[in-house]
Amino acid sequence: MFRRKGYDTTTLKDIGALAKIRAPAIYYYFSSKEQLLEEILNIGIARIHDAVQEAVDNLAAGSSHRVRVETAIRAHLTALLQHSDYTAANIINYNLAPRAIRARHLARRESYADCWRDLLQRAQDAGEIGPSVDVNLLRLFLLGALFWTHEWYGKDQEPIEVMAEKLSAMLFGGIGGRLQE
Amino acid sequence: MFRRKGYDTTTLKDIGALAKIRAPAIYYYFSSKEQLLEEILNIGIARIHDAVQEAVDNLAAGSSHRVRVETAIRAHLTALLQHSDYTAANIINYNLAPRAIRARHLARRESYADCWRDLLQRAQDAGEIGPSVDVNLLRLFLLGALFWTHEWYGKDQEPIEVMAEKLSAMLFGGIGGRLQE
DNA sequence: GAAGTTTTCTAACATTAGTTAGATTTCAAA
DNA sequence: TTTGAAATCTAACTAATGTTAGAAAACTTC
Repeated sequence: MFRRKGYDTTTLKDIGALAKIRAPAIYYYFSSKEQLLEEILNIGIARIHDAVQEAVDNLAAGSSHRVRVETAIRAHLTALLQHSDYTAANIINYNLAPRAIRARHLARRESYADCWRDLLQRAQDAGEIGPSVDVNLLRLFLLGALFWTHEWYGKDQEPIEVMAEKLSAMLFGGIGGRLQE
Repeated sequence: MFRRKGYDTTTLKDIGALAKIRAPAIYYYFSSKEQLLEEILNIGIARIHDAVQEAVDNLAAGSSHRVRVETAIRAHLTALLQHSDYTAANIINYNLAPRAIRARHLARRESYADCWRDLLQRAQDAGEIGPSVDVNLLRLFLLGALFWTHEWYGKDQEPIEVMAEKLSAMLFGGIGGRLQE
């Protein structure tokens, strides 16, 4: 519900209705509506972080860095678009969350960012990403492109594997055509 | 205020305080709080659309398509990050806006998307973007990367011109290093 | 300065939400 | 069956919000 209607518009009565209890019964499990939000934000990051981490860890030891990056992209998109309402809820509600919650949550976002920092830095150190590339900026733009998919991806779109492969190809190979240089 | 605190959290009293009037006086100018939101969403898109359109139109007639794309990127980032609280407010509040407002607003978003569709398609037709590139997907990912900057861009970051140039270079040239193929 | 319009104000309403208190039910164990 | 804990309920409170009605002030124009 936080994903569809947002935190403020969703009432405890609504949530209770979905859980087949009355609003006050929620307080048996959560101490406040804000705590509910915080836990959902946390689950949202955890889902996507775990999915990406696991997918990369499960690769064969000798896999190229390009394959590792493409795998991470695919895992991120799959977790966000197919498996986790929590992650989408996180994206939509984070900016409007109370300052205190946002502050506490930031560490978890940073930890996920580290995951990508590591991935891209190793790829550059190994020479699979050019030395002139600003990997920090690359990471910010890439993650932006990935997170933003929740704004436009619909059930009628291409399969996620195809999208991941195309994005990876555009990035590593470049989009420039014959007239490029 | 819609940008910082979001639509629901911002009260008409708050807005009035900023405008040095009491809440009911707002109704002399707007018929409801929702209309206020709708107008702000519209301004947000208009600002960024106009900025990009104008920047591209002002280029010399013979400019390469790569330059045109880079110019559009720079204009988008400048409008979003430096000139328009409205655009940032749009991004943050769009998903939580009432369905009716979102529906009406969609046409304007599509119109901005057309602007980019055109830009990229011409570049591909001219051969400056490779024939194998899915320009539709490219546009979606690229605009995602651009819009998402509002999540992380801070005053202490690199100048926008540099960011635009680096992104354009990564896209057209690719990030692949020596070991790539 | 009077008349009329524009703008803002005060007062109040209706509704609603998150939350608390305390009673009641449900359920498992002895 | 009894007992005690776990889970949910009803009732009520408090506070706040968008909105309306109508009076007052501010400003413009003749």
